[in-house]
Amino acid sequence: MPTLQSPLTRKLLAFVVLSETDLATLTRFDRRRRSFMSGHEMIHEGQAKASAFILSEGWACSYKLLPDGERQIVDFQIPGDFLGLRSILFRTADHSVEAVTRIEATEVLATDILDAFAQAPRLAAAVLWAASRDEAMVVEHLVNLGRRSAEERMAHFLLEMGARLALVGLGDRTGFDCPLTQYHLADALGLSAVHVNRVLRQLREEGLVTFRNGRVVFDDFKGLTAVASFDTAYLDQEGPLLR
Amino acid sequence: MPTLQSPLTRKLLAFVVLSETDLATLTRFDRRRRSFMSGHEMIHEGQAKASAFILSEGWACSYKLLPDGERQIVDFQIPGDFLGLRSILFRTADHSVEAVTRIEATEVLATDILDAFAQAPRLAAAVLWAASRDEAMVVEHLVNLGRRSAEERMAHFLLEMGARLALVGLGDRTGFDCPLTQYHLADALGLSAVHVNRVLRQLREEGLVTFRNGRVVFDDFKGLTAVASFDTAYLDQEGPLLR
DNA sequence: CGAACCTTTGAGCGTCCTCAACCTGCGTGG
DNA sequence: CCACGCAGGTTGAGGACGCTCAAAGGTTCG
Repeated sequence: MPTLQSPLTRKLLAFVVLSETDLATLTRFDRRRRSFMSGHEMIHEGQAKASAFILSEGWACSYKLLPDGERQIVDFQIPGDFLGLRSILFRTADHSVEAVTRIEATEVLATDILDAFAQAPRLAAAVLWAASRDEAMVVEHLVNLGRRSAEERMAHFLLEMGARLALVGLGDRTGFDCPLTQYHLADALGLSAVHVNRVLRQLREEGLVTFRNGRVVFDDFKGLTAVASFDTAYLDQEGPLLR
Repeated sequence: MPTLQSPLTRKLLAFVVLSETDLATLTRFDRRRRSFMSGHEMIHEGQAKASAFILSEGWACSYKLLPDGERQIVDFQIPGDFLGLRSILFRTADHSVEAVTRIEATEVLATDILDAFAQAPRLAAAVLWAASRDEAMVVEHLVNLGRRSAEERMAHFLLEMGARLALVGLGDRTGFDCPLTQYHLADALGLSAVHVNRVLRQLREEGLVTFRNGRVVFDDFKGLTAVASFDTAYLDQEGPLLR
């Protein structure tokens, strides 16, 4: 085991076994440490040659704004996740990223990624895997928005965040700390903030889950899982596939 | 210019300039040609070590089924697109893929991709770009479902398909041939088939677009673009970025 | 200690759903 | 050659889920 692992390293190791060279290359990503205040817009849609980041502490969210001022949050990022990976591959960023809490992140340049690909192909595969996993989560959100009721959506969302946070040691079956407001939930789930409040009340009164004072408590984990028809398969977190 | 380019090659060249070696590696993907009947389920959710394909002719769709039997179509694939790229990186496929029309495709094994990465890093970057572009489209669908009305959704969807098809020479500003049924549209847009019908009628009566007899005709391209607030930036198809 | 932000609840309304019926075109088999 | 079945498209009526508007408490932070 090398020195203390970053959240990203820990996540990638869930997919591939990486060589010393791969790990060394990965460590080189970890220069340019920066921190941002809560609410800071780190990447904005349309921005040319934006940076990407690897989040090491705090929560962020990626979103798109519509002409009428509404916004749709695409996903939330937690430690170990990339921020704006797509924005460095594209000419211009196709989405915005904002810090939800105060965050710590390290900047990644396009050349870092591309050089790494040339030197460490297994790392390239791991990055492709990580990008695919992100996409799988977006797809699951899509299903959420397209075909589930408000209550199912909320249940599914809370369970997904719980599972993702558990993977990096920030939560378990009893619950997790959650810095989101009901407005965040509304923008992520395609609901109005008012309706989010009603749905949360309903789930609480049914004894399934309680979200209060920045903490989500799973009162009835199995019941909630059933309501949401939640299945973790799409998170693909069962141990290294490529050896 | 090498021999006749496959749709995939053409698409990747929109992002990177590829060397002769890269192109040769890419050509090696093109063995194992297969064809499938309309309606054939090529990949199904939960399947272990599924294949991926590169679509060379026809339309396919990727979707997820919910326990209650409803389905959400995530995206449609047209020539040049990957089918089930994520399913070979994951232990089990997280979604299903079905042929909408009769299709021609070439099978791609996980080892093909991984070997290619080791030999042609620029190709790896190109594949990552292609995967990112797919994700960008999924994200746009997400916004569609979360924050747009039925009419806007439909308008946006038809314009996106038009733009994608135009890129591979299968359509232009006047319209495109479209093998989808109103049920396909309903499952993709998170609407009921009945409401899809009403929305299409409305768009037709407003003189914006007509979908009839397997053909989409843009009666008022600019008007439709305005209704949908459609912007092609997320398709990132402006010419090679990496040289 | 005030102001901004967040949460909570009520009332009324609109989009989109469900159920139901009927029509069209097309391929199949008697 | 017509009868039939079936998939897809079209239209109407009624209802539910989630929205908007509005207003009042609570909480946090500068």
